[in-house]
Amino acid sequence: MVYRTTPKMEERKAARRRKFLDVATRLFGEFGYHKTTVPMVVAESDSSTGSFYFYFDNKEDIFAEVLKTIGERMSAELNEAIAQEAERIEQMRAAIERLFVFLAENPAEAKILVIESPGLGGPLAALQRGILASHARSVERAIAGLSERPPPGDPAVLAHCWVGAVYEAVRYWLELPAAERRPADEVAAEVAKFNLRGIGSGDAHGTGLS
Amino acid sequence: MVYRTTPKMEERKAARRRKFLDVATRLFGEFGYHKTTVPMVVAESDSSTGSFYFYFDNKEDIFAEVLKTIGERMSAELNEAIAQEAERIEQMRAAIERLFVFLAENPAEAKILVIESPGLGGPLAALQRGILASHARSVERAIAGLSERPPPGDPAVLAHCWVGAVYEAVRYWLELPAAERRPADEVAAEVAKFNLRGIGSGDAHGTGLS
Amino acid sequence: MVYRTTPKMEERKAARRRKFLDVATRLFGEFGYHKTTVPMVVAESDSSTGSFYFYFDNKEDIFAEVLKTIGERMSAELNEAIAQEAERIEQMRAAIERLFVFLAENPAEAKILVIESPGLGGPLAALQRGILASHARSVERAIAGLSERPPPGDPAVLAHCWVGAVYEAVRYWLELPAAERRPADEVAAEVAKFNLRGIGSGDAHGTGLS
Amino acid sequence: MVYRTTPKMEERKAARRRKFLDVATRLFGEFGYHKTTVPMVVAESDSSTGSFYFYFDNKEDIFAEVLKTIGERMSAELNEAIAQEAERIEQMRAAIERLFVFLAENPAEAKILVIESPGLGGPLAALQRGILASHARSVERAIAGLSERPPPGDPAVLAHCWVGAVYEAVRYWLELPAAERRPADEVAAEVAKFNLRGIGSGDAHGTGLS
DNA sequence: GATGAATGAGGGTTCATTCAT
DNA sequence: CATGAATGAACCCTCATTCAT
Repeated sequence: MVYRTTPKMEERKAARRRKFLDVATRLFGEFGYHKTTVPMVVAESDSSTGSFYFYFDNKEDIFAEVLKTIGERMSAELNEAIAQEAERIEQMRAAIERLFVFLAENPAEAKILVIESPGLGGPLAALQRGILASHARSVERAIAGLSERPPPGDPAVLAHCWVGAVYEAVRYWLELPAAERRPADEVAAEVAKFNLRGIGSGDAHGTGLS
Repeated sequence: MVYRTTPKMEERKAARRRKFLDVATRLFGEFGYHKTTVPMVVAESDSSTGSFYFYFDNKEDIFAEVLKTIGERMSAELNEAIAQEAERIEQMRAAIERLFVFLAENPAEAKILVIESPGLGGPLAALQRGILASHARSVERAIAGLSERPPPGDPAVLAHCWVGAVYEAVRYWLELPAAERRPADEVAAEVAKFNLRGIGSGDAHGTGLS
Repeated sequence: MVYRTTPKMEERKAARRRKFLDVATRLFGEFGYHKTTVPMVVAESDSSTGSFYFYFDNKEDIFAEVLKTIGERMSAELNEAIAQEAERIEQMRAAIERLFVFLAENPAEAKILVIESPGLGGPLAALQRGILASHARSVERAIAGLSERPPPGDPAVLAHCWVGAVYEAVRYWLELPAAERRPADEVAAEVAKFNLRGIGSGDAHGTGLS
Repeated sequence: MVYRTTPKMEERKAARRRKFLDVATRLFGEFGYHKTTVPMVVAESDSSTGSFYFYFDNKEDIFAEVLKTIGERMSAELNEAIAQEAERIEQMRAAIERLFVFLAENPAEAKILVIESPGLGGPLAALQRGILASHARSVERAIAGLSERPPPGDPAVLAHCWVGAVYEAVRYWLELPAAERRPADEVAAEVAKFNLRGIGSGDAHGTGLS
């Protein structure tokens, strides 16, 4: 005679939690961590302070959850992009382009990951570094796996150059007035070329001949 | 009882202002913008709240001044590094290396410029973008000035890849435990090579021939 | 679908109510009224918020019930102690000792009755005063009933001195590190002597002759 | 040329601090710790939240200060009362009476010390125990100093009985409707007699002969 | 010019209580 | 009867900024 939590309730809980996360992502992306207040998130979520603190320990917690979600989505994107290519080099190119395009199409997520979280210090910045480090490690592995020509220099350093180039290029692109922006995939392709050349595997044929 | 501002007073004013700026730089670098409070700056400057607001309009103002100072110091460093080299390519390499080393040796300034200010939004983030953009434009000009082989792609994009690679590499390097760090100039050299290859001008002899 | 309350259900209800009361007594005794939250009581009772509010009107209500239970248990103890003695004086001595020992052996109850409830104000403090007053009245009656030598002074005042002495002595004893405590019954005997002397009936033979 | 804090400012600071303390004492005495809010204290002090937190670390802090002040005033009263008597026994009687009268005339202080603070737990309750313990120790010393007849039983226990009797009697007296109250000094005298008899030194001649 | 006491808006958070399931 | 998600009033506290001395 014990009443279980019905599936319906579980669904609603998940929906509400997701709503909080969605709203929070949007607001954190638009206003940043400090200028986004818990009451703001609550109001836009059509909910209440109490509910908010039922789902999240505190403001830091929901930001962390947002960040984790972003990290997971990006990893998924990267893995998918890589899986669709056979050759190592093409995989790297695809990864860069997908990363760029994902961030370009999700500016709130991009702002949170690239701009906002590093400045927060403590556990939040650590989380961001973790995400970024996991991307960097993917690159490191890929670099290490290139059969031909050994890549020059410390793979970890190269990987961070690689990631930094993508992030900074996205930031630049996002800051351009929408009217002046070239198509994201075009720019993404250029960034990819820059990076591939940077690790010594780029366009030997392409650039060399032109 | 009419006071003229004597030269002596002027000196003292300048000294006090500088003290505020130095302390603020250290604290902003260590704790970040939000966790650094005006009373903290005041206390470490052996001064008073009232004095603080005599020299600066508000907290944002002093942060902006700190940021400007950093920007100026960096430009000076860059110009000096460039002036010491004759060839274009060598100038670029020198610029990258100097940039990296400067940030590595001044972690507070690095944190303020690279990590803290972008997340602040508004005028402060704009200021940071201005500094970064001026560096990027230097790179753009240098790229455009390369006589031989036209560099591939949009110079602005490449410039931002370039700058992003340096900044992210520095960030990575600064986050390493001091014991694990390789000498800054070594890493700087690797970053320089990555970037030069990235813009298609790296190691023409080195990589191209092998 | 009309439900009769079966005997079995009644039992279960009573059991659950008692569980709430037991847990609440423990927690109120350990943490005090304000630091004990309804969710805490609920969690330790393996039940739910809803159930809690089915059995009790509100937090104040359950505290009141706890307090009443304590008062009843103490009255029972006192009556039992008194019933076992024939002489008036011995009854008083027995009452004091039993009171002391009961509180010493039930520190949670002691803390609730002696320390916590007076500070709560309103109905809860009134309830505590009621319990204490009933003890005091027992003492008053006993004092009034002493056949010989009329006790000096206002019986109500004496009664409260009497009760205050016991409570404060218990509090002192409870605050001692367990290692330093003398056996409760020994201390209780001393308190009893103090009080009996205080109302002018103590140890006429004992002290008077020495 | 350094501007010192003028004496005038110091005075004003002291005055404002005292105002906060006075108001807090009144409100804590009337409503208790939890129902007294910082905004309440601020409003009645004609001041501001910021000022409040300039003078006190937090709500607990101001309560502690209030408590300390009460403790100091009471010690002063006791010492004064004792100094005016020559004989040991008379000193004890005077101390009890003064204690009683002081608490009776300062009901807010009495409520804070006797009723409110023990239930607060943590540092505040510890502080109260400290005050009470110092009174108890005075009594202990006095008891130990009685030249004739050694007082029966553990002095520490007796001292707490003594103190408990006074406090509880005051509490009883304060709870009486003002109309029903006998003069405080009369009741105080009765309590004193109770206690002196309790420690075996009371009215050997007085009561015994009557 | 220098000082530091004073201000107060606004933030994050808790928790007793309700009610739909 | 049992459950636990939902509510929201209210609190404590911070800190950028002002201004009388």
